[in-house]
Amino acid sequence: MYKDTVYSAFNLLMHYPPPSGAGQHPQPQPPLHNKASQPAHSVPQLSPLYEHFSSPHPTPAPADISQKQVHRPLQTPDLSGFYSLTSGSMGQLPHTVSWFTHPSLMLGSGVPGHPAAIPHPAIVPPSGKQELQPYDRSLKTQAESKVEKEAKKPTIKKPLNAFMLYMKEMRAKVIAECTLKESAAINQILGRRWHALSREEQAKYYELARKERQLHMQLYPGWSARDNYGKKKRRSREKHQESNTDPGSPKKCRARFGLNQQTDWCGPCR
DNA sequence: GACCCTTTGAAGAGG
DNA sequence: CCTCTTCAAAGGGTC
Repeated sequence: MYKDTVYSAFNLLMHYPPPSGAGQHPQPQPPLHNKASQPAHSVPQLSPLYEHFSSPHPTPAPADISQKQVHRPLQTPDLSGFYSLTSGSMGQLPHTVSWFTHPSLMLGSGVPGHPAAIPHPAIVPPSGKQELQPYDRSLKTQAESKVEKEAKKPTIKKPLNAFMLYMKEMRAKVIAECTLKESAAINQILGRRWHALSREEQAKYYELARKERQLHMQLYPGWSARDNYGKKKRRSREKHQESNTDPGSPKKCRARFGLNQQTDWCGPCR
C-alpha cells in the first residue's frame, strides 16, 4: 500500500510534461518550488510501471528491513539503483528503477502516514548516524529532551542538481582513470569535464535533476532547503574569503569578471 | 569526530 | 532584481 503510493508519485513524475524548451537548452529549469501552486496531496492512480523495475545493484531483501532499520545507521542517498548510472543509460527514463534503492522512493520515518516505513536514505539524523538505543530518559528534564529531540530530528537532504548527478555517475570512472581518491581533486576534474560536455549531454542531467526535484517536492511537500541551513558548523569564515590574487573557482572567476555563470567559460581558470 | 577542500546548481536571505 | 550564502556528494586531509 505504502509502496504503491510511492510508485504512484514516481509514475506521475515520469509522465510529467517537461517545461517548454526542456531538453533543448540545459539551462536551469524554472523554479519548481512554487508552494502556492502546489497540487493538493492527492494520491494518483496506481500504475503497474514499477513492477518492471529492477535494480542492477541488488539490495537486501525486504524481509530484513525492519531488523536493519533498528540497528543500521540510516544511509546517505545512493542513486545507483535509480539512475542506473552507466554510460548510455542517462537521459532515458530509469527503466531499472528500484523502489528499494531509489532515495526518493525509499521512504522512511520522515514521511507522514507511513509508520512502518522503510528507511529513506535521504532522511538522516543530523549526525549522520542512527540514534542508539535510548537510555534512562527519566533522568532528563522535559525541556532537555525536547531540545534534544529537536536537534536529532532527521534531516531530509536536498535533491541532487544536474552536476551532482553527473558527479555521482562519473566519479568512479575518474578515480579509475586518474587513480585519484581525493574528492577535491576529482571534483575539479569533473567540473572541467562538465563544461566540456555538449548541450545535449548536459541536458540529460538537467532533466534528471528536474525530475528528482519534482519527486522530492511530491514526497516532502513542506520541505524547504532552509530546513537544513545551519546544521553544519563552520570553523572559520576567513577561509571562504577569496584573496585578490587567487582567481578561485571558475564560478567565482566568472562572477568576478561579470561573465554568465551558465554559459561563459572562465578563461583564467581553465 | 567533525569540518575542510573542491566542483556546479538550486534555493533562500538580504540589500 | 541582484548578490551572497548554504547545501547537496565524496573521501582524503586537517584540526
